[in-house]
Amino acid sequence: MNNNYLYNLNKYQKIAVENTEGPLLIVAGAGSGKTKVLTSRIAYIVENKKAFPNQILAVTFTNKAAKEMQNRVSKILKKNVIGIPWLGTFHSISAKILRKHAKAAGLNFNFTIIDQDDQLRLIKNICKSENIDTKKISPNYILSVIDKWKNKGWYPNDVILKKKDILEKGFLNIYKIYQNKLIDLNACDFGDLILHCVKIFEKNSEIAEIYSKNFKYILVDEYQDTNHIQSKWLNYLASYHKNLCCVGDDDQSIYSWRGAEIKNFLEFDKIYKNTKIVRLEENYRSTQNILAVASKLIKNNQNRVGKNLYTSSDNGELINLDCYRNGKDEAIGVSDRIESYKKKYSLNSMSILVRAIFQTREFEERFLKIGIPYRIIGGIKFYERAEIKDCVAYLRVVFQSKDDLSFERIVNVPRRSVGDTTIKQINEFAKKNKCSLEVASKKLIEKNLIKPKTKIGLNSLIQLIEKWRNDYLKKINHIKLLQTILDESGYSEMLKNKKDLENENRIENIKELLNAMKEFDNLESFLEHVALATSIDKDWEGQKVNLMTMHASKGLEFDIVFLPGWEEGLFPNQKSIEEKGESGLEEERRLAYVGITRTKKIANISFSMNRFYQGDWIDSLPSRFVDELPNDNLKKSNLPNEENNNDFDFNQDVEFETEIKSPGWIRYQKRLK
DNA sequence: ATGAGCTAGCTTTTT
DNA sequence: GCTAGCTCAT
Repeated sequence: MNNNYLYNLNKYQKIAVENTEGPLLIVAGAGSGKTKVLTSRIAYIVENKKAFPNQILAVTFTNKAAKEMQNRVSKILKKNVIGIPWLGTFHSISAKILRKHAKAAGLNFNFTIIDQDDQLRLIKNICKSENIDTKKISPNYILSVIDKWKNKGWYPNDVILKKKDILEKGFLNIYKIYQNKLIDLNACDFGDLILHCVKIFEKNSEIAEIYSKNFKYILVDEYQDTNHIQSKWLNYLASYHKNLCCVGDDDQSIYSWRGAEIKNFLEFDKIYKNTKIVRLEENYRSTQNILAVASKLIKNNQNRVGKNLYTSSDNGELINLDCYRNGKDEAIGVSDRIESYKKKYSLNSMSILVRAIFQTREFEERFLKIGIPYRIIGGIKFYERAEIKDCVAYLRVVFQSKDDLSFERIVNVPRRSVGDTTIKQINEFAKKNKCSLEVASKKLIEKNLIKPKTKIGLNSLIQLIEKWRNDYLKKINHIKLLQTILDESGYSEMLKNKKDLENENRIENIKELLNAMKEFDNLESFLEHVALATSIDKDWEGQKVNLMTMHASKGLEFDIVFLPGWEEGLFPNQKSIEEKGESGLEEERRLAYVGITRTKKIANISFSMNRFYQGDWIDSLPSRFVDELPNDNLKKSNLPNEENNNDFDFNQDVEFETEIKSPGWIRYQKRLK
């Protein structure tokens, strides 16, 4: 038997792995090897035949984390096990359960999963028909309230309103219409995936029993980020065997804006009797200096359990704290540092972590200029690009004829002379006759109620959809299907005819999509993936600097980390403080903690005095977090209000010099020749 | 029905 | 500085 993985664990990790029975809470500090513990625990359960792989439920928050865990488990178990079938995100596992019991939620098994974009379009449509002025009340706000209700586990009829919530009272009606509309469309939003499951478990104890009896062992990653409905979901699934193991770190709770309730974590032992608690406090990632800075910073939070991270590694280098004149200089400074680190470290092991994704732009421009390769993780999601959504919409219309949202999306793309008036007409007919937009269009054409020019366009689309559906039934492969659709719909031609850079990009993206489709056996599994995935897996091949938000960096680690833009208003973010006050500030501080603790070797924190933001130059102050860092562990340069505050002009010369001398700049000059 | 031209609001974080 | 969404002319 392959038991090596057990010897590589420390005393507490081993306890966490081997204590399989009963509720267990693992308080795991940053870099304490929690993924290792989780994967070893799964391996331990399987190897000791405590359960079959399909009797283990392992839940993560992101697809990335799920994939990582799947890989690591397979590695330990080698050939013995292909994978853990119930390892996935809350959303993907819920979708899997819901497909099997869709009827119990009033849905068909082939329901569509809609994203925020579609949600918003639906809300806007409802606002229009209910005569709600979207200028006075933002649809986004309505959506956030509905999401909040769903996170609390409320269907429209369950919503409890306080007297002072006058605005929300109006939203309740929208929620009702919205929810009915989703059922008519045979669709779910993200919140529904989990909510429907919980409601099904609640109303059908026999269904809940199937799963709770099956899942002998349940493991949950990032437990501090679960919300109310997710904790309820877990509660149902763990109710029979009660072998629930949750791993989390209260200091890394950064998703309260998405409804995460830290109290799930803090009160775990109150909900689950006889909970064992294991603390993992030995850090295997960072140097003493980095841990000291991170620990000192997070101590400023009142609301936390408190822990003492320690490491046996050496002091390492001091944390660089740099001040720049403006964002552009900051990008130059960072790229210069990258050039010098490059001699010893690979670009892949360097990362720039920002508060908001727009901050990456300045760095991109600089990197393009001097030729440093980079990749952006997160950001504009691949599957949210218009051309990709168009492709998916076409496929969905073929796959699920009730998918009106997709139909509406593609009915006039490319142009078929079907404008707003016609779409409105189709919608009204569909509403009156309780049918899908596609059927309504067909009937309207038959009745000759559509203007000649529009009729030709609309009719050709309807014919094509039927043809494609026929192709699909004949088991044409899904990649071929999309290619056929793109050609026959005129979509390809539309892109080819407009010869600008943007369109070439679009064509590239579609090629990438077709390529990504190869990984899936059929249309069905591809569409499921698309609904729940956000990005195509970025190639980690090649040497590139990584740019991403601090949120996206959770769970990752890098030798060199840059943390730019530590300025009041940007970080901590003004809106966060305005909306949530002190608790918002503490969450920002936890985010800073997450950022710093991604670092293995060298951390570089920086801020700039001046920044171009929303079309204006704004002066900025160093973040209050900068003052909270311990001086002993810092190496400062160019800080304001110190000896060098009078050589501003001199500094300008220095910046100029360094720019000319930077290796990237020289390379850039060479390329120009 | 469609494209050009203008304005207001915007950027926090994501399954 | 940018873009989604609106108005207006074709």
